[in-house]
Amino acid sequence: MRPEIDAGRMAAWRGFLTVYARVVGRLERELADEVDLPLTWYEVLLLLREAPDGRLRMHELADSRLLTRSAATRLVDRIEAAGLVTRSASEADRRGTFVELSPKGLATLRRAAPVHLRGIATHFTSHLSDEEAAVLSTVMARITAELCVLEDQVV
Amino acid sequence: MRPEIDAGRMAAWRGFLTVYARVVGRLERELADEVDLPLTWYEVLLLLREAPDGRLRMHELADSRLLTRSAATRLVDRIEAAGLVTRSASEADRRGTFVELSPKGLATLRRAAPVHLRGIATHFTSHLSDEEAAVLSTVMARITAELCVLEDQVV
DNA sequence: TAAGATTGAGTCTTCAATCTTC
DNA sequence: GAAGATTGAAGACTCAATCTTA
Repeated sequence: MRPEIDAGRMAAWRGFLTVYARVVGRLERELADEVDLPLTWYEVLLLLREAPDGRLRMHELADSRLLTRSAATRLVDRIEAAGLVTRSASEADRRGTFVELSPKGLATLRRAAPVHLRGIATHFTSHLSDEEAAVLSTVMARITAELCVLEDQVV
Repeated sequence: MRPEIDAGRMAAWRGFLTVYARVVGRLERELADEVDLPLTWYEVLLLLREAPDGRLRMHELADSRLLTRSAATRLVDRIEAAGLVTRSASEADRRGTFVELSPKGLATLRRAAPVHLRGIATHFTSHLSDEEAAVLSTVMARITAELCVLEDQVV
């Protein structure tokens, strides 16, 4: 009944949590200070630029960011009010809404990307050897895959 | 000027973010469903049980959880209202407030711990080989240490 | 009836200002 | 004046209910 986790694995878990909190917190502050952009907004802009047609449905955005749909609605409300994205109705399915980068949104993303990438490099990736990076990718992919299997069973 | 991050390292970073979001989200739901306890509350109870005298000052709690002090105040408000912790004034420094586990809080922690540890084992540590766990601990410790050096310079 | 998206109410967080004690 | 803690106002998220279209 008592789940046993050895000290080495527990250290890995606690280190994982600490790094997430500290590194992401730092990246948020750098982006806010230097480009005045919340990290959540950056992630939305990036998803839109990487999308096949340069646009996404509201629920695709929600699923990608692991947000509820209402949270996605309100996040896009704010980003749209700032003029960085535009909504447009879907022709095919008139229940649907597309979100698209505006020119201003693209310009903002171009301004923010170097800052954020520099932060990721400085605070995370530059501390990894090639071998360590490979181990991390492998392990993270494995953990994600196992969780996906599990959730599909449940759902 | 353009920060270059090779594909392997970027995969490590993206995997890291994905795992955090999915695993922590899952652990939150399991704790809420099975013990009706928010993960934030669990972390506070655990910190208190691990504290030297079984109690912590408000600002120690805030610093440990990387929370602002006002967030800590309100979090403790809620946990205290539920009867899981108690506040008491400090004798030595009368500006200070101590937070301490109540018997009910300790009982709740004992009920929650197996559920949470089982979750960590199931969704994270069980997917690591001994070598992978060692690499993770090492890397996470190094990244945290570098960030601490950096922030001390700035502050 | 179900799916896509939004809205209202409630929760939790942060920022800035405040109050008390050092 | 500075540190410890709290409070008011506002931002951002979730749940449940609602509206529209399929």
